[in-house]
Amino acid sequence: MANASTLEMALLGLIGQKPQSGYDLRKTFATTAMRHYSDSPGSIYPALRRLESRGLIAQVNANGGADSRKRQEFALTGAGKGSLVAWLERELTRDDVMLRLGELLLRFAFMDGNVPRSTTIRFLDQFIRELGVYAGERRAQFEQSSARMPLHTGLLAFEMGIKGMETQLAWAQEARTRLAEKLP
Amino acid sequence: MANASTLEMALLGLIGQKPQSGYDLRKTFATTAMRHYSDSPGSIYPALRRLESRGLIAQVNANGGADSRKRQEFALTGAGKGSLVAWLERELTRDDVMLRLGELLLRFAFMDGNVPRSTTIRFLDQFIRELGVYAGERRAQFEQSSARMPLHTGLLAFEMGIKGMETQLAWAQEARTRLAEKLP
DNA sequence: GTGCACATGTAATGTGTTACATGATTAT
DNA sequence: ATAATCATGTAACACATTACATGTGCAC
Repeated sequence: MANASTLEMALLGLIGQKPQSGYDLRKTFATTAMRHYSDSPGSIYPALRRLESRGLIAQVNANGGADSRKRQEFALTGAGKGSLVAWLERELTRDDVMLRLGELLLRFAFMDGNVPRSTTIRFLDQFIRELGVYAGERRAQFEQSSARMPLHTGLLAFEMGIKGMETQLAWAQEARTRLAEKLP
Repeated sequence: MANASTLEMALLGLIGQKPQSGYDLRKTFATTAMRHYSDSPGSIYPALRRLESRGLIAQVNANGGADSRKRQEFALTGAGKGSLVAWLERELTRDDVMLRLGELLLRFAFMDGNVPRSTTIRFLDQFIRELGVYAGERRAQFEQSSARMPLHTGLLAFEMGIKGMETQLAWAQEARTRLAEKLP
């Protein structure tokens, strides 16, 4: 596992937007669309310590002397910013599309402000291509299956998965158009 | 964690469809729409041992005597079937819809053959109600945000999440209609 | 008789979850 | 002063992943 976990990347991305404390991050996870990350201290504080020990984030508050239970704000270091950008710029693989759609969406969400617009467009192009192939294969497989056997909940669930991919595909195409319009 | 993991439930559901070996299950995870479960032996064999030790599955092959590296098939026990059905029948909560959509889809997929059609319909009704409320709230929040600030990738990703929910909502409504038609 | 698919397992590691614990600050 | 909220942390546990290890049976 040379790569950091997606929780760590979510933390890097958020801290990159503005320096924050562990408590701030927990609040974000508890109250926004990033709800599916746990807001429990047992996940976030250890993750912050790991990022700190790897030199990707550093404390920035003018924390007098006695630091016992005071607010500790973190900001990205140069290395942290580099690590974030490297993650955002990673080549997108078929496996990413098949297994890690959520992570791809997180990457996309953090692109503004961290990578040039052209990188975002290229990401969407790759995304559209890979997801198009995969969704097409699944759709064909579903048509075959549903012709051969009566409709049951297993098949319906399979269809739901495919419809989800098709929605994401349509969204990506529209997003690409919208972003390309204001490229300059 | 009173509940078994979702991997364990996936295994119970598959074994409930027909007795299978660990290797069969790995193949299923490696080649079907259930790809996002790891097909690594390090996850599946220990999970099978756990289910066996809890008495939810049992070996069924006429395994002569020397059992060294032979194929070992498992089937659901009575307790296993009971555990599977209890999971399928669990009341659906708001949190399930917000955080565990994948698990809900898995539950739905396994309903045929394990619970009566009326239970499946009730599940969809609850799903539609809870997801409708949640997706509506998110949509309103998105409209507010996108009116207040310029469109950026974070907002676009947020919108994608909402569109996914709306797709699932529409699918659930159609599935409910289709299943209710052939209730008798 | 060598290679490949079948088939099952263990050990090391990382990390997320839950539950518990505690100090600091602010409002009443 | 006392309750609520802010804020950080630890310990026990379960689990997934990766890499490694090993045996079986068949085809060529």
